[in-house]
Amino acid sequence: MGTEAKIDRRIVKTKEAINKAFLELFSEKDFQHITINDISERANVNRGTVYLHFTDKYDLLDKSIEDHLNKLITFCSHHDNDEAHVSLISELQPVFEYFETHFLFFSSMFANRRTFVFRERMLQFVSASVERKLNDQKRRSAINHELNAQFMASAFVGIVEWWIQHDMPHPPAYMADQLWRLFEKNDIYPAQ
Amino acid sequence: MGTEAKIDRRIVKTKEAINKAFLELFSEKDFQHITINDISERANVNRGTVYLHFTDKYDLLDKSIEDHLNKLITFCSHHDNDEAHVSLISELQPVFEYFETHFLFFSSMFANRRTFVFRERMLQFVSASVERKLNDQKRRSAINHELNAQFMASAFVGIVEWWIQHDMPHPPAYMADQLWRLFEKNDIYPAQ
DNA sequence: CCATTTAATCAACGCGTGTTGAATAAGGCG
DNA sequence: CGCCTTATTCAACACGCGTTGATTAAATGG
Repeated sequence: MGTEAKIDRRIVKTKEAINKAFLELFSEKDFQHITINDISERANVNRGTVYLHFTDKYDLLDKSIEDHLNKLITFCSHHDNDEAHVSLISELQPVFEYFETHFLFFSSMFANRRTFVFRERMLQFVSASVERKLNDQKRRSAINHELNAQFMASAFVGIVEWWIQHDMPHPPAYMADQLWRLFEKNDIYPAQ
Repeated sequence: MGTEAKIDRRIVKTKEAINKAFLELFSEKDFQHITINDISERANVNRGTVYLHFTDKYDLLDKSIEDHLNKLITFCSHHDNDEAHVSLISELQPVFEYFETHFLFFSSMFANRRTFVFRERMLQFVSASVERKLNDQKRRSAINHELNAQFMASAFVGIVEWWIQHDMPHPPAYMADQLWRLFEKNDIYPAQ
């Protein structure tokens, strides 16, 4: 299936050099402090050339993310022989091992303090709230309370985020009801 | 409890002006395109003055977030009479209504496309995976599949994020086991 | 191999950033 | 009030950004 549209070798070479330089720098210093100058210098291309292929360093980051996530997805799919698409949740340990192996990349990825503050603060508040509730309820469980709280809080914040970003496709009452059921499933009951 | 340490009125006045100007601009245009010039101009202070109070516009954003989240938390606490700290999860509808009321702020907050790409791509992959699984399992439930998938996927990604950011406090096997239990609780079974 | 196409280079542009040091103005306090 | 402290202003700095237009160099395809 020749979908390769005969790309000029110069382009390939340049893009590769830029990506390589970027990834090197990314593992060396904070993304915030990487300049286009740094990248072009290390990649041995003109600064303007970078702008011929990427709109800015964020675009470069986006495309790098795309690459790495595709690798993760490929890994997950490969691991399960037949049903490629369900492997992520049917084989949890390999997934975590994958993260462990590529720790450097993923930790850099999650480390953008600046813009994550909002989620973090909200997450922190909700997870503390859930954990307190779990401890109060005192029903023994095989599940680590801290993990459970983090799990539920992430789910909660994720739902809110989804709801907002999709322009509130359901009314608050519906959302509350649904979320209620999900919480119940996980042994978290609003009333004491 | 006079914890007010006699702050110079000039400082208060300036900070207020800057914050007000920033919030106005924030609701008007993309954060990316707000310049310190815009802010200082609208706040009627010298550009340098902004730097006397905030390290950069991200710092300004952080502090603005802090304020707004405190308002949300206060709202949640206020709503429940006694046990202030559990209200977020015991009264879900008011919470969603709060988000609805302050939609503009929260949607701006969640709209930082650039840096959220990573989470989003991962979320997208996992939620699709979960939703497929839910549909396959065909056990009828009162819970919206799309919501349920989003819920579980956010929880999953949140756990991974937490694990990475805390330098992998548990081995992959433990994480897999715990997550396994949490998935089971929510009727998601790895094996078909 | 040579003509054509187009990628990469280079210099220069206006603009925003974050910082500095000296001058100015406003608040705090006896 | 009037001194003293300090927040604010102002001009200027080096630097990074993203863009532009002309020039050079390399790959492509007949």
